Amino acid sequence: MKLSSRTRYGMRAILELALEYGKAPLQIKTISEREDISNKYLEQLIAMLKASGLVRSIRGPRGGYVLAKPPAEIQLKEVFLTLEGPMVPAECLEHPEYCPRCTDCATREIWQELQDAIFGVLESVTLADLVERSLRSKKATNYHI
Amino acid sequence: MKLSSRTRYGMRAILELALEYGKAPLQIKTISEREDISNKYLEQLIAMLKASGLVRSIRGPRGGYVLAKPPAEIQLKEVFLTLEGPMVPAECLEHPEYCPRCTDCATREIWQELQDAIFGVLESVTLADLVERSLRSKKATNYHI
DNA sequence: AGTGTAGTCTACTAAAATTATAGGATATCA
DNA sequence: TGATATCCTATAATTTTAGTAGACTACACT
Repeated sequence: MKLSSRTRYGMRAILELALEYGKAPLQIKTISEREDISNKYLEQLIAMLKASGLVRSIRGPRGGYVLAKPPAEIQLKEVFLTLEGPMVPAECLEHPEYCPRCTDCATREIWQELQDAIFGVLESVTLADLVERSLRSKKATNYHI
Repeated sequence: MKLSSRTRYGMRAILELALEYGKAPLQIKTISEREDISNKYLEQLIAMLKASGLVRSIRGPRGGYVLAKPPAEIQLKEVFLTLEGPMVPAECLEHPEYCPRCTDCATREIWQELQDAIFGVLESVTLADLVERSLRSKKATNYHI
């Protein structure tokens, strides 16, 4: 149970966009340098974010990417599902007829609870919250030095 | 974010063992038939459970596997970590010196919260709980027909 | 003692997913 | 029209997953 680079990189990238919200578009090149992520790989990840409507693009010189909505209106859950893909649902969820494997149903209940717990966290935090945390930790480290 | 077959199969297998706790050893062949899992693949999964001390083996005829502890003393977290491997920790957790990427710290906080939420669920449920649920759903479906 | 049962151990393989790289096409601003 | 930056598609390298295969070991039962 580990996070893919896709998700880790993508989350950091969209947070960069959130940090610049309301300002000029941010370019892939800039993000990839700041976050130390391969330019071309990042391009694909941002394309996913664009396809899901979280991000808008501006082409041509001085172009780049901006958040499609205010950071406060973007739950991490949306970002996560876009990058990580849907949570696997269970197969035999329906059919009240005799089920040959009771263990299936019992474990599936657990996987469902796991998913609920994960979504609970990801729904409770927005990009605006992340921005706030990010600025706070920046300030903290700067004072520290 | 999906569960591996390893984890799904393994959890069902150890639940079969929990259902038989206190009785005769259960053989791989039996489990693989009941759960419809490849005999040889299951062998490896159970080897993992044995290596982590959750399961004991009895060799020879009439042999098989039994839980090493009562079901009530086995948290799903132990089973999960054995099969799914450790949760990825973060890289830069320590070093109070200047951190070039604030976004890293902010996202890492989230991944930590995610892990805590998942562990919260998996620590709160034991194999004994799963057994109980499993028996209840069996009874329910039987009455239904 | 010998036979069959069931776990043990190791190697290997096929398929899929992940993590990228590469390069040309397209739009837009100055 | 030229520079900039996104868009699109193909493909390659690596790792992980999900299995298969087979020889070996321990043990019970007769």
